Amino acid sequence: MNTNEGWTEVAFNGRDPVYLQVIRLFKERIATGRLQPGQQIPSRREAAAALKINLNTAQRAYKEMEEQRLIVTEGNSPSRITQDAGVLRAIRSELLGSAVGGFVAAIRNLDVPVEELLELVRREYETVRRQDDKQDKKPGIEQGRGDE
Amino acid sequence: MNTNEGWTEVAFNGRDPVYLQVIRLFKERIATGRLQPGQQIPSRREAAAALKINLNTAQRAYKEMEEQRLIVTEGNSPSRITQDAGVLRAIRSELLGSAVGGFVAAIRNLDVPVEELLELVRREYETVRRQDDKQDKKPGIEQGRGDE
DNA sequence: CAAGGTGTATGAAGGGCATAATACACGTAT
DNA sequence: ATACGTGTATTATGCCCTTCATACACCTTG
Repeated sequence: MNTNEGWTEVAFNGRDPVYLQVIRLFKERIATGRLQPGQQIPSRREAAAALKINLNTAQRAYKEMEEQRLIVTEGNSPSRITQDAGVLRAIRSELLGSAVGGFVAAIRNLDVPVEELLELVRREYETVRRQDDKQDKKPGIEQGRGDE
Repeated sequence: MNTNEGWTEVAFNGRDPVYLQVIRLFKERIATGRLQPGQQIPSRREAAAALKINLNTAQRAYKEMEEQRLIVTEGNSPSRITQDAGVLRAIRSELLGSAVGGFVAAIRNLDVPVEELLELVRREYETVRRQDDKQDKKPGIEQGRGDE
């Protein structure tokens, strides 16, 4: 019954398309080992319910994940995480690379001394990771979009 | 005639709303001193033409910049950069803070060792800034190329 | 005065995204 | 066989963003 591993308390930002955020969510789970190669993932309907999104949106995310070879589906049984080593290895570096690239692109025109920049990142990173540690304790059931 | 300081060859990403990217463009120009407090900025129509966007989109960006007190407009004369010290001071830290915050949020779930992370940022940052230097060499401004 | 440049406003059109509501074919467990 | 859960489509509605095309009031310049 409980294909739900930890899908509650997922927050979407109001700017990026939801289906892309779902894909990134899966990539993160895969990259960190929370989802293992060959492991079954929630059905489209389960995921839609758990993430509180529409079935069509979940389907769109899954469909694109299949095109990216992230997941595989045979027949009408639940989809599974790929076992393709190349794809798996690429995930983490892709997430990391696009994040770093986007960040640098965002501040490249600001003339920030590199050391100051790194210090800001370090401080924020450690702050956030401390918060994550606290969060891990409670079984929150909260969710919603971060619209402002 | 040449209210155009360097508005050509501005590239927009296909994800964020254009009017928001325009606002960020102005904020960067202000933060780095390329736009000075009190300085006149291009008219809506000029900006739209230079940035190759619609007048309405430019107007929307300008309108929101006025609500954010970034620019001021009196009567029907060209808008000018604010001289409000508080607003001016906030710009850089806002750009920097949101960039850092977004970046860390993007990689917070990846379990990346902080030193590795910082090294990636440093390398990418220096790479990109080297590219900027090359670009800065040519003072002549020819028409940029339309992307598509 | 007439012309041209301002800021400003409006309506129509289209694309992308998300949602809702069904619908169908396929398996499996009861 | 019935029921249920899969994956997969389809149609419609609505919102946001962008573009195109006008339009008006104001001021300055010729």
